[in-house]
This record gives sequence, structure tokens and C-alpha cells, in this order.
Amino acid sequence: MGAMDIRAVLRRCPLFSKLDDPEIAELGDISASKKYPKGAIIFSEGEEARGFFVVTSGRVKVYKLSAEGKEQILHIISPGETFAEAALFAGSTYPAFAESLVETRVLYFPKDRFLNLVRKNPQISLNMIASLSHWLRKFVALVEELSLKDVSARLSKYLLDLSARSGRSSARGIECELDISKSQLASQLGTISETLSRALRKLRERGIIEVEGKKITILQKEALEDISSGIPS
Amino acid sequence: MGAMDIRAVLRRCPLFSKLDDPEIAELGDISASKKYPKGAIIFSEGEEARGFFVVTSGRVKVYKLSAEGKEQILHIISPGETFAEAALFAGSTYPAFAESLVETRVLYFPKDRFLNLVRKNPQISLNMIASLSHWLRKFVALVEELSLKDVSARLSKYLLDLSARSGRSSARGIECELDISKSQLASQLGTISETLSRALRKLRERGIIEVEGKKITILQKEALEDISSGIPS
DNA sequence: CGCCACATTGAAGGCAGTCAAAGGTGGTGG
DNA sequence: CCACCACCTTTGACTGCCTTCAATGTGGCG
Repeated sequence: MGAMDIRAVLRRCPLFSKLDDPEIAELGDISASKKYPKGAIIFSEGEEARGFFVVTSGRVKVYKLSAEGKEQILHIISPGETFAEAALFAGSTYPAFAESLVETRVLYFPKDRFLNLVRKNPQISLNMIASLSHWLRKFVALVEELSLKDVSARLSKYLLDLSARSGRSSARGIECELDISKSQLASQLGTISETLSRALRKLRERGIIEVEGKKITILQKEALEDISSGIPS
Repeated sequence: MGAMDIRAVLRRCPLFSKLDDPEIAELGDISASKKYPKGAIIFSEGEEARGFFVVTSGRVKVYKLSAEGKEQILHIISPGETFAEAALFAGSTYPAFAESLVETRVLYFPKDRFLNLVRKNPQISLNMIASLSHWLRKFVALVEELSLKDVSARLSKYLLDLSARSGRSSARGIECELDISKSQLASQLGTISETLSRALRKLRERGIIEVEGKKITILQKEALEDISSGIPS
């Protein structure tokens, strides 16, 4: 990847917005491009946090594992997004695992050099605050869902978000494609594939959605909204 | 409360550490002291976030409510701690409820004036990044517990943390006092008081702890550690 | 074509929530 | 000082959601 490409990627990243050319160039200087094949462990929980990452292509899952091996996905990172920023500022180790779901390229920012940049550049600080605040909101929502909602409600919310993000409206409803496997979706919703399969079937049998492999058609958006907000059926 | 008291409080607050006198004075100028009786709603979920808070005395619970009224406590704020900082930087509304558990005094920082301060003061920015990063770590841990651990494990972890924070060692083990009611503890652990009561009894019957009202004596710390890390009994 | 990971379905069991009731505790006012 | 009341806590019986275990189905890819 050439220097110009790196700068173009950095410019699209919220963490580096509103920076002028020399600052972007400096970011390019301190970062290193890395490539991971599908299924590579980028870092492990408890490992010393030596830097953070920007995904430039591919996808990365950040997840926790229980003692028995059950997985909870915290977030799936897409191109343009950052991860592990917070690990640089609190504690000294990564609090979770990160693994590439497909072949993935990232920019890696070593901790020391990046912290110097943050310290001397107020705009990056402010961007970092915004980024952390968004993560915080996301995790508050995740806690709420895991603690206060059942699997059907979590699934409904996910489908609504997915359709808002990447849905196409058709004659029958809103069509969208799952961008991850159903096992991974289950893990993101805090459950397992069997339970997710049953939840999808229940929605299908009630005529609320249609499912064909990864393609989901939302037939009754309002019903999904009711279920997602915890209204009993 | 006099001006000097306010400054003394601010100095003890991590968010305002490393600031020099004029900056502390300015913080004092833009903040307002407020007093709430026990059980007062400080703000509600969805309400426009006009400012954030530092607790100077008392305690505040920040929590979510489900459609059926079940409560999940996100955090209990003690004197010297801040809350709702993130609401100023992401979204425009508070993402949860805040309620005083006892008579409580806070310093209130209006959003606009505080943001001006943050923008022109890099040290506050850095402190804010550290604060947000700690919150993030806390919520990652909460997600992990809710999703991957059972009630006994969460309770065991809570008791270990409590004993590390405020335990006194005695001949029989480590003694500590619950600083909140068992109902509130249940809500913090993502469960209900009945289930917590049964979990406490199970630990008591196995000879791992003793319970007398709010006083808990940990007899077998190692057993608690095993349970808290998810090792099946 | 056959393998392998993913997905679906059924049966069974367990953890935790709900409902109901009794016991305990602290605070208030008579 | 005591009686009352409100709230918290505990316990039992029951229900239900979700997980576990097991088996079968399916689709992509070498």
C-alpha cells in the first residue's frame, strides 16, 4: 500500500478528522501496515497493549471467552473503524481477544509514538474523547440488552439496525443480507447458534420476516420494533 | 458549601488532577452545587444532556429499566467520582437514569461552559480520555459477566472486590460490610433479590462465607476465586 | 464426489425469574 | 416506650427461557 493510500484511509477515519496535512503525514509516519490471513489472532486478552489499530480492509471481531469456551463478541470492526484505543489509556493489557474474520489489513499505531501525538495535538484528543464516548454508549446498550431483554428482542433490534444500515426496500418489505455467519451473529447477541436458529424460525412462522440463507426480508417492521423494545407478544 | 470546599473536592477528583490553581478556580466558577434528597431522580433516560456531575457527598445509582420495570444498575457513584461525562460528547441525551440513594450533594457542570474549558485545556482532555477509558473497561467487564458468568460467579467477584476495597481480616476470615442493600446489589449483579438470596445461602451452606445482615465474612477466599472465574463446583 | 464447517431441529435438563407468603428490620409518631 | 408501618429479606413452589447434547440437513470448495 502506497503512502497516498494510507493518507486517504486516515482521512476517512473519524478519529483523525479535522487534521491538516502535516498531521496526517505524521500519522502515516508512525503507523505500520499489517496484513492478517483469515482467522488470525491479532491480540489476546491479557497481552500487553503496545498499540492500537485501524482496519483498512477486511473485518475483525473483538470478543471475550468464558472459562467453558463460550464466546461473546463485543464488536465487529469494519474498514475505517478503530479498535483497542482505550487499551492505551487504561490498564496496560488488552481486555479482550481480536481475530480477523477474513483476510484483513490494518494500520498499527505503536503506543508511545501515538501518545506523544495525542499529547501535543488537542484535536486528536477531542476526537479520541468522541470515539471513546461512542464506544461507551455502545456498551451501555449492550449491557441493557444482555440484562434486560430476551434473545428475540436482541435479534429484532439487530435486524432493524441492519436494515437501516444496508436494507433495500422491495415490494414485499425490506431486504437485507447478513454480513456475518449466523454462529457469529449468535455470539454477538450473547447466545448460541441453536437458540438463534429457533428465534429466527419463530419470527418467520409469525410472518414477520422471511429467511433464505443470509438474505432476510423484513415483512412487518412495526412488529419487529415492538418485539425489540420488549413488548410481550 | 464555601468556595474553598469546592476547590478541595475538585482537587481530589481524577478528572481534574494536574490542574493548576487558576484552572481549578475556573472550574469552581462554572459549576453549581446541588442537593438532592434520598430517592430523587437526577436525570432520566432520553432527557437532553445539559451537563455532567461530580458527587461530593452521598451516593448515586445510574441504571437502566426494562419495559417490565426490571432494573440494571450500571454503576453506583461515590463521592469524588463523576458521572454522565460521556453524555456530553456522544448523542445529546442521557442514556440511563440517575437517582440518589441517600441525601446527596453534587457539583453540576453545564455542557457549554465545560466543553469550552475542555477545548482550550489539553490537560482536562487527557484526564477525560483516561476517565472514559476506565468506564469502558468497566463496561467490558460487566458485559463479560452478564453474558458469560452465572449469578454465583458474579456475586463471588463482587465479594472479592468488596473485601479488597474495605475488608478487615479477622481470626475467621475477611470481614466486610455491604455498603448497599441486597436488592440494590442484586440489581447491580443483573439479577433480582430472590436469586441473590439463594446464591448467598448456597455459599453459606458450603462454608465459604458467613452472612449476618450486611456483614459478610469470607471464610474461604480461594473457593470464591474459583467460583468467580467460572470453575464449576 | 466427498469433505467440512455451518445450520437446523428435537429432546431433555438447569438456571434463573415469577408469584406468593411469611419473617425481619428500622423508622416514625402516638 | 411501644406500636405500627413500610420496606427489605428470605423461602417455597412453579414456570419458562435458554443451553446442552445429539442427530440430521445443507452448501461451498478442493
